[in-house]
Amino acid sequence: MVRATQQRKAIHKSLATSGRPLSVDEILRSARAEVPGLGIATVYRGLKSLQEEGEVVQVGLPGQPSRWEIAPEAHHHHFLCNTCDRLFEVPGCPEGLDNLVPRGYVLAEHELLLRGQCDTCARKPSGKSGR
Amino acid sequence: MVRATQQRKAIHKSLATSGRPLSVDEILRSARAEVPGLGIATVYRGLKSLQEEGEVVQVGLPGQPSRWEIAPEAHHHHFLCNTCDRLFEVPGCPEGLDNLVPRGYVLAEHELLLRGQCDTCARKPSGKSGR
DNA sequence: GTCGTTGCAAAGCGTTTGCAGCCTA
DNA sequence: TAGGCTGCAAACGCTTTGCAACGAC
Repeated sequence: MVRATQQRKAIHKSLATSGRPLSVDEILRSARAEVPGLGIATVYRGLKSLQEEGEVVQVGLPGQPSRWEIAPEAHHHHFLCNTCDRLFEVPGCPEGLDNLVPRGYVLAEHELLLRGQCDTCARKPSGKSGR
Repeated sequence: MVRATQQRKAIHKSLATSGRPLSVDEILRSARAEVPGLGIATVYRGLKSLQEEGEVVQVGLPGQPSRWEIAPEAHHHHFLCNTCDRLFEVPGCPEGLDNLVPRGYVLAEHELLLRGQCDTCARKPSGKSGR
């Protein structure tokens, strides 16, 4: 049986209150506010078990560490800010995906990542926005 | 000045003749047919310099090592087979991407990955297809 | 009290880098 | 011949795992 430990609660709460997907490092920093001695291995294990329970999902990014988010209600994609490196949820889905699939291939899932500048960074042309 | 060594030629040739993006490991195995003692560090360095010359591009995948392909002529995306783990080029692009971008955000690029079964694997319902 | 969970440290994996010798131009 | 390139091994960053102590039920 899965136990509701301080550590697991802190990890879940970090994601629930962030408003966007977080990296393991961000989760560690955030959760340490509630559980000071929290270790990074515990965060990895906690995320894995929360994922198995269907509470959170892993968001894989090409070329950089995964982010994690609370299990979403609806299908969506993500927008990665090239300036502040924060990831945001984007509702909706493009059209015409089926037309891209070559003959004989069977499409099961798709992943779309938009890149550019978030609203905060777009307003400050120079320099990095605060995380 | 960049030198046309046996190793670089072998790396480039591996990609040029493969017909699909390859992983570093696949390139190493393929290129060793021409340069037996080839080291993996040389493959990484060769790919990096070929990339700087505009000869090849890196294809980042979420949660697994990058693949590499000959610099493409046209914009395209990729299809990853969940069965044989091979990556294929897919011409074209979905529509309605602009509609997904939240207000205030500035879209610069996008990455789309289709997943499912390639034609070879779709024909063999069970077991793994040959690589 | 049991046994799932934790923190630490070590190991694992893909990738990068330092170095002395090699080989292309 | 000069200096970019190579192979080896060590180092790196992120992630996983082994282990003894801990703490939720």
